[in-house]
Amino acid sequence: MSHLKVYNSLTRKKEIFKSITPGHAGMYVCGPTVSGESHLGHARPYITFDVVYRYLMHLGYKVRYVRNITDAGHFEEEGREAEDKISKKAVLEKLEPMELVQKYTNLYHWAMDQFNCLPPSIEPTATGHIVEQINMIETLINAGYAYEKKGSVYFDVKKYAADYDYGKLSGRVIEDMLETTRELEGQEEKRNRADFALWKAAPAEHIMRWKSPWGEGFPGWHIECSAMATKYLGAQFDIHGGGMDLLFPHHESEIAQSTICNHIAPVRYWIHNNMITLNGRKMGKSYNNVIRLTELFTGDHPLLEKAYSPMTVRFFILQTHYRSTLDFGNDALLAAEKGLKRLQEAHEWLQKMRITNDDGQPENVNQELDEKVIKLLNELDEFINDDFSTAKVLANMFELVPVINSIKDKNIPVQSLHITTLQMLQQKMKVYVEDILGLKTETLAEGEKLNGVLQVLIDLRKQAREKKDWATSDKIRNQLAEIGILLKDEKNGEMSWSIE
RNA sequence: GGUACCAUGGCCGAGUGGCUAGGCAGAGGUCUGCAAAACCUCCUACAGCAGUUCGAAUCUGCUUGGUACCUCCA
Repeated sequence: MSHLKVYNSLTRKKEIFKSITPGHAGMYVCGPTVSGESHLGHARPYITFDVVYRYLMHLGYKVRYVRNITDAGHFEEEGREAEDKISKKAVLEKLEPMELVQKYTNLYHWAMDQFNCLPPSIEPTATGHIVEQINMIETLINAGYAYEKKGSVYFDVKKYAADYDYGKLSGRVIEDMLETTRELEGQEEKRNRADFALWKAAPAEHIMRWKSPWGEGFPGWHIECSAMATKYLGAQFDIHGGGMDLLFPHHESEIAQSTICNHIAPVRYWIHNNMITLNGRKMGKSYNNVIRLTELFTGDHPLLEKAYSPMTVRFFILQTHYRSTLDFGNDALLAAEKGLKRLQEAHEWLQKMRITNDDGQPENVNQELDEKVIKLLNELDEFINDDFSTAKVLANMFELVPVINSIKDKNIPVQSLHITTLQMLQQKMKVYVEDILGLKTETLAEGEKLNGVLQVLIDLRKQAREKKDWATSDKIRNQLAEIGILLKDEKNGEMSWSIE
């Protein structure tokens, strides 16, 4: 059994994963800012780390998976500033931050559910941890690494960099950063341009505000993750995940804050997923090229030729290594959709297959095929252990699909494989497809009733065919095809169906 | 400007020195009342130039093109 190796952004190397507490693993992943709808780009980290979570559990770790919800800060809904406190509008006309947060949190949870992402163990909110954040900021001030200015508090990067390595995660050189001539807001309060806010004084019109030792304000962006990760995972924990775009300044700053407060580097393994691009361009608000998940699932977007199901998107994402950029396109999604369908149909049949003792007559075994199947199955462990190479796992599965389908169609006698190999095939495919990759059958939900209805039509069609009444037979098949249900005649006279 | 990264067949993508991933599309075939599905076969690519090597998509250098981060960002 090979060991799990993960690429650590901190060391830029693949390292063998070893948890701090044997048998347990702590993982923190940066969650969404719930001031808007999630888009395709957001789907990637959640699906990536869902597989990480699932795989760690599969390995037997008791995992605490913490994923925050950022619901504090400068709040606005697209085109609608949340700064109406001094206006004369009625309460109900005003934008209520909590309402916004609730709306997008619900939508986000819905999307995660669609993707079959397991809920995290703890999903803390920034607003629920203001006290922890203030405490942490006070510790930073007392330690001499933060200073207050006009009701705001900033982290003193220059001082930190003198004692520690600021930039070790992102490969940044502190001297360069101190000299940057970029014009940014609020710079005049900072001692150095590289300093970042821990606490921001709230202007009068700002709705989100809390009392603090420095006056009314709201927490800076980076402090929430440090505070919540420390609270739920401890001073040092195993894995911290997020998008590559968070490497700097967000994660770099997290390291700095936590290192001062807890006297230890907070994270053992930093894991970052790459971006989803659209025509080679990062999908993001600032580029105005986002496809929202609701648009993706309904097909209601100028760039979409059709709707793509959540599982298609999940499969699409898993077909690429998480550290590569992934370019979105209709052709690519369409290819994913068809591939997934083929995989799932073979998988479903395999799981329904009854393996009996008669199947394993050693003299009939095709040794070469048997060995090939075993090799392909064993490689699944090897590949997933190699920094979660889901693309290779899927590639091997697609090599197994023809074997499965050939057994199904009796092109290959079931006796060609040892009974133990068949059992291994069935069991491993189940574990990988369902438990680790989290690919679920989408038709299963309304499946039962629909299945009943289809059975009636299949019976009718069988009868028609027995009478060589091709007109009726074709009518049933063609009309079902029009609404997107495909009937397939099997070799043994049976019929199966699938939804297009 | 600084710092990284990337460039693979029609499309999406694995891949890190020899053993031609995989998916989708395309071509041919098997099966079939027809169709679909399935199965079999074919399509052998690595931006350009130079170098290292017995041998490079894979290492080195240069060139070109692109991207990301440095500001909210998954």
